[in-house]
Amino acid sequence: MTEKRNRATLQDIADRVGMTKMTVSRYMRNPESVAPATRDKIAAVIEELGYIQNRVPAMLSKSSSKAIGIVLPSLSNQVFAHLVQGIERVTKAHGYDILITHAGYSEQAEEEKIASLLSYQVDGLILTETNHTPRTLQMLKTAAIPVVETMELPETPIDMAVGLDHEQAAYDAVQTMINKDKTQIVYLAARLDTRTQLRQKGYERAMTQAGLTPRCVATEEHSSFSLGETLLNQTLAQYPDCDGLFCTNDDLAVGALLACKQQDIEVPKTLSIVGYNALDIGTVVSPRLTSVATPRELIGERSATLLIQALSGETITEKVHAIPHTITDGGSL
Amino acid sequence: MTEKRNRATLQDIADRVGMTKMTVSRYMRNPESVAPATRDKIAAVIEELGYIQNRVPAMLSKSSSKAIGIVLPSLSNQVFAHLVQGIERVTKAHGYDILITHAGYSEQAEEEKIASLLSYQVDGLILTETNHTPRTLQMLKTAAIPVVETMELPETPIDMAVGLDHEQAAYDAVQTMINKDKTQIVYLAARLDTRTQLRQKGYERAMTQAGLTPRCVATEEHSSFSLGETLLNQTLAQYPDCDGLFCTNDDLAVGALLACKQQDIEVPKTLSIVGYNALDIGTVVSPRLTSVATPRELIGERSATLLIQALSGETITEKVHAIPHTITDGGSL
DNA sequence: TTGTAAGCGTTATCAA
DNA sequence: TTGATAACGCTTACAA
Repeated sequence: MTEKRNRATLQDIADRVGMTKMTVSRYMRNPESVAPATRDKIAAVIEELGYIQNRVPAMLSKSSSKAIGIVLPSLSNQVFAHLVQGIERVTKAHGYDILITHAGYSEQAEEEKIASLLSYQVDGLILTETNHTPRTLQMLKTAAIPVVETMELPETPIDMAVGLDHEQAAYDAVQTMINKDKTQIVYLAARLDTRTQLRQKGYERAMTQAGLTPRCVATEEHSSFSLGETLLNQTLAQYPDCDGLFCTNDDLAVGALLACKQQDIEVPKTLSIVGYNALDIGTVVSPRLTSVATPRELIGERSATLLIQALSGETITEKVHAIPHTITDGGSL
Repeated sequence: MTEKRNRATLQDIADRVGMTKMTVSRYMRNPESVAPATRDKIAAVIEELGYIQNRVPAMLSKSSSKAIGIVLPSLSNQVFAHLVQGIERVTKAHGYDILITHAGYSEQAEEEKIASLLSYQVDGLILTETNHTPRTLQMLKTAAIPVVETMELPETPIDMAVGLDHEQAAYDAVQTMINKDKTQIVYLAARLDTRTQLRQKGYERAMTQAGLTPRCVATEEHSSFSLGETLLNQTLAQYPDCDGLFCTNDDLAVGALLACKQQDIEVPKTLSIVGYNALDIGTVVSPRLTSVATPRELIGERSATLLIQALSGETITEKVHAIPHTITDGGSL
């Protein structure tokens, strides 16, 4: 038993009104353009049949869908939820829909998801990773639609980019720790994606520059609060003289901080902890978490604005936008 | 300067190979169906042109997109990330794509997002709310595609449903608290969506049944860890004799629990705290949070399985599936 | 104010 | 094994 799709078409409406579908089409886009009497009749039938707009024909004839595709690494990360909020505020105002997919930090998965979005004829793409497979690059070139790489600042952007200098942000954060006389700072890392690696570079640069030895405790597992606890314990075993933790995100930082409290390790006196992203959770732990604040909604807004400018045919002169970061004033440092 | 879309078509490939697009179309779907020599030539040209599949024509002629739409309330909630993981495991295995949108707990926004998904001809829908606008119901009826309402168990399902009995789960949780001799239990609620209200009902039933007085501290704000702290303080001011908190989710519960520690309120001795969803964060606080465990991935898998069965034309006899909950064994109770 | 015709890119169907 | 034709539902351009 196959589904039979009896979704009403403009023709169905036209038949009942006794007009052609062209008139109905006009009504749909601009009710003023048909005679008042016709208008009422059409409106009634639309209501009766529960007509749902069908964008597919327009996609076919104009190769455009009035939709923007977004590829996120993860759905469970507040960081990207904020990004999407920023994007949507702008796209909605310009009549664009968004289609969200997630690729779980895998270049291969990203390739598949992008192919899928392109096959739906999205008009533009916002990507959250800067490393792509050759085929992805090839597809994007062929598709010839505007693309914004976001969150990071890629060395060789595909098209446009809006993001943070994570390497510099990490450098600044670690520098601040060193200024507070911390010398045995360890970097906690998880899920070794690009941004984690950039932060590691910044960490290493700050340490080396200060004549200190960089030391990392890393795992390929996904970040989580409980992983923060695990990594803390690993650090204490491996580097008992550790006096500071720079964590690649707040999940690890909070996990570590809470574990310290349970083990009666004084924060920040014995051990300083600095996180990354400045999520809400950091404001309810004690002491409050010091963290790198990343303006994600702003990044989203800027990305969407750029994309829409490109879609409107504007010439974009500044293709790469760096967004500044700050460090929050918590008590964990 | 308008974009010119020069995306290659089957015709372009056919021209270079010296065949018709029909042959190329056959190759795309099943390379075995064309002669080996042709096969190689086509493959080479596809590579050269960077051909990207275009599903739009198929959507037009078959009114089907091989895609399933998912409407989430929020992107920042781990609960829904897990749900999507479950869904995707099943859909992927059956060659369906997923398109994700979010509607922020608003019926009006849900209506718009569903209209949008339907205009892309999704073959099925998974919804995470059970209250819908009349126009939403009308659209879904007209679209005549399978729909699964998930997370909750709606009283009058649109089509199919997979979810938890939140009222009963809350009842059970509060019952457990009462069994531990807690009598002044307060319910903490935020963002008064349907599930929050169902849990409140369960809470009230358990309290009333035990001859106790239900007392709620609620706000319409979004849940967050910091809101948990705020609501705790409000509760202590309003009900100083309070000896237990049943929280509508783990964010509030953890926020309250951490605030208790700062204020030297002993948990669970002075104040018991029970959360909802059993997220990872509850396992790193001390004491570990007691919470209602909700098998979200399983709900996702079941939902997707049902949907795909319906799409395959199978007759679904059991349209509503209740998924059991458990209560975790934390130390906060 | 309304109608006619053609076309978007693919696939189902029938034909060679 | 390959090709020709029509069809999907809408909009643009032109006509009445």
